[in-house]
Amino acid sequence: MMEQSYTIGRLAKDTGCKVQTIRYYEKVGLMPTPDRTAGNQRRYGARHIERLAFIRHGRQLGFPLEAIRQLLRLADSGEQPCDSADSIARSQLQEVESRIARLLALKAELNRMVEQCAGGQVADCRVIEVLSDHSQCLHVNHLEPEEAH
Amino acid sequence: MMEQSYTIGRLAKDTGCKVQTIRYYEKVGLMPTPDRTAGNQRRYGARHIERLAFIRHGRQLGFPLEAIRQLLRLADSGEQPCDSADSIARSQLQEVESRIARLLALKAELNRMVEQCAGGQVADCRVIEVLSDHSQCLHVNHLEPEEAH
DNA sequence: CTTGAACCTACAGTCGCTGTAGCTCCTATA
DNA sequence: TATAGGAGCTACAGCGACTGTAGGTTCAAG
Repeated sequence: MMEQSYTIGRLAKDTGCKVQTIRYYEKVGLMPTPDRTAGNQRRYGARHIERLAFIRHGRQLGFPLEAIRQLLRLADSGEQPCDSADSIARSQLQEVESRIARLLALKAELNRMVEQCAGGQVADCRVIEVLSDHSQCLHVNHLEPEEAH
Repeated sequence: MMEQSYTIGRLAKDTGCKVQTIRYYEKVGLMPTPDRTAGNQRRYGARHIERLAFIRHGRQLGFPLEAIRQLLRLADSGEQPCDSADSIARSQLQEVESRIARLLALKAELNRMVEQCAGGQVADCRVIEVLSDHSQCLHVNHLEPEEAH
């Protein structure tokens, strides 16, 4: 009913989010469906900006979309206690802490590998050797099967 | 030509890798195609075990499959200097270090959020509030758009 | 010889986007 | 008012690294 004045491109620019990503969030039900112009283009208002900022901020904090969905539900129905939000955040914190622990072990291992590599022939390459023979490394549990990158 | 005596299931058990994953590695050209029985089942030998162990170890160290592919090429053609292997490992180390840095910033932010949440109504919930308003957090750059989990 | 666990292929789904193709719309300028 | 072109639209494929499923076949123990 108020001015729904932002195009999707404007919204994208304002929140540092790609246009396709906004449409994706709408498709998976994180963003409410906006008004459309006569020509079928989306027009957004202030609440959409807030909503998208919330989502992006949650993503930057590493929350999976499902957690963000729950947090949005909690934020919308402002009556329940915030214990739920707290426990979502706590479990995200735990996740982050365990990721850090694993990455630190990893870093130590990679350091060892790289420092021992004398730059000679592959026959003597520590990097290849360590990878070939797990017993040569300190058997920290590295990463659990996690996607790289 | 020697005893190709391991079934895919055995190989999986020995290396802590799922059967489908081994078939996947074969499909994407990381594992060499094994011999087959008359009934078309895969049979593996010692070199396959070594190869798979190399791949898994690389994955545990967080190397993407593409890096592992390069490392395997280097290991196979044992003549070239190991500078390449070294630089692959170094860039993986850098990647890991930057991930750690980002996660530490993240952890601080989540800690702040969680500690301030008094367990009251959503109206006062710090978790939701901080997510809603980026200016309330310390503007560390969090994570760059990274997939969660 | 029978049973059933393990194998086979092929393909869909996961997560969170990102990119592309092939259109239509909106708006600024001439 | 006509036109150009940037921005929007939908639908779908692709990424990485698997994982799961359906529907069938093979192997080895009893």
